[in-house]
Amino acid sequence: MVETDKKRELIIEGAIKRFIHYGINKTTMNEIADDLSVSKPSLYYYFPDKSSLILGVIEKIFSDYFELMEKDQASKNTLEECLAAFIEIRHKFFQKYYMLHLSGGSPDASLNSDALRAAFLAMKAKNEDFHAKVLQRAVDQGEIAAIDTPKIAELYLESQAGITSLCILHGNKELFPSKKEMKTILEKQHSLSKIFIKGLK
Amino acid sequence: MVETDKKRELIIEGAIKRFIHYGINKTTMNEIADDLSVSKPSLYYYFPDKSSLILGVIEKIFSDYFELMEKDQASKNTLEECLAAFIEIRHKFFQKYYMLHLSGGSPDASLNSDALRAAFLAMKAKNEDFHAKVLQRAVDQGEIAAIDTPKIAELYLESQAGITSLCILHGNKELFPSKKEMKTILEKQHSLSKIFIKGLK
DNA sequence: TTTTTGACTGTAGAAATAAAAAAGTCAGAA
DNA sequence: TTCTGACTTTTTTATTTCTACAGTCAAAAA
Repeated sequence: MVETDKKRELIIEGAIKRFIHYGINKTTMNEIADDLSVSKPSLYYYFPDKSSLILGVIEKIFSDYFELMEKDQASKNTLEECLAAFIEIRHKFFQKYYMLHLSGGSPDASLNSDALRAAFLAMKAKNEDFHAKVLQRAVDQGEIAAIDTPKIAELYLESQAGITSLCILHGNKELFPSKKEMKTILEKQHSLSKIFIKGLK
Repeated sequence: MVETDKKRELIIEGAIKRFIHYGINKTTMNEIADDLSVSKPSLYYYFPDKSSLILGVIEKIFSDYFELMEKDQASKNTLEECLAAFIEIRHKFFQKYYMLHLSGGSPDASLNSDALRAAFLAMKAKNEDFHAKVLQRAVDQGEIAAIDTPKIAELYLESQAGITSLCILHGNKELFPSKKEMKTILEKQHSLSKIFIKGLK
């Protein structure tokens, strides 16, 4: 059974490689299988369908994301430092996994099954919880005023995601945002974050 | 010539009525003509093409918008009051002209000509200038700290538009957002605006 | 028994084509 | 100068065809 998990991990990693370059919908199960030098039915032995594989991919990516967030959080003292670091992490993941359209705050069309949408929303909720906890700590330490942390965390993340969403919508209709646009998004997110935090004091 | 302008106004108003209900692309020049009990070539006598008519519509709507903004601004004392009033005005226009997809911060696909996109961007710039002036006044009166007002105005408006953008993207895929979604957007925009202003002090 | 495969099927989406509708024009009337 | 019926051209939409992909299965390999 531990061998099975290993194989599953290998398949997920192979899938991610394809997904990153060509997106979920433009990647076929055959291509993933060929990359790993196995047959398609082998894939279906480990994952009942493509959605399950995508689910595995999403879980892996967000698991990495939250791991990094937890780690980074420990090394930061002020709320501002902490949230600035988080912006950088999100930016890194946004760039790396852009083709999967996991950002944007809402489930993408490429996540076509209910299970996938549910998983995505669960990750979003977990992210909000995480940020709420960070905010709560800042409240407890008297860094910011007492607030409804879950609500403010949601608002904060939405304001951040909104910046991204608008820049992508607005920008060139290429399938990938330009380096300059990416930089602009990052700068705006940092600016907005600073003002936001100051507004909580 | 003043008669001509009168006719143009009438046509624009007729077009707006259709656009509000069915959107720009689902409204034909024939329908607009029939509503006004004139022939299609009459329309083309006053507007060389559909884009010109749409341009007239956009100019009319934004002219109304800025007029209302100017008027409301005069009656408000604090920056917070002022921006709160602006949110209400934008919300009103957003609801009324939702089918035209004029919000969202970036030119919609229904604005298909370069001239239209340019006009839209000009209106966006004017809106930013307007907000920058309001911010500058608050700076001059010592209400908020000294800032790069054009830049902060852009960031402020983008944070506000981002909320809308995300809610629409996220929400039910109906062609019109629900009453509840509209309310949520409004509340979030007010919350974010308050925090934002406080962060500028 | 667990894992893997070649060869297969039904379906969903792309590409091509046909049909409909709408934008835009023009000669001429009011 | 303003307006119109009748027309042409372009764009959009609906329909069909075709292809490529997701998913299956009986059987072989480990």
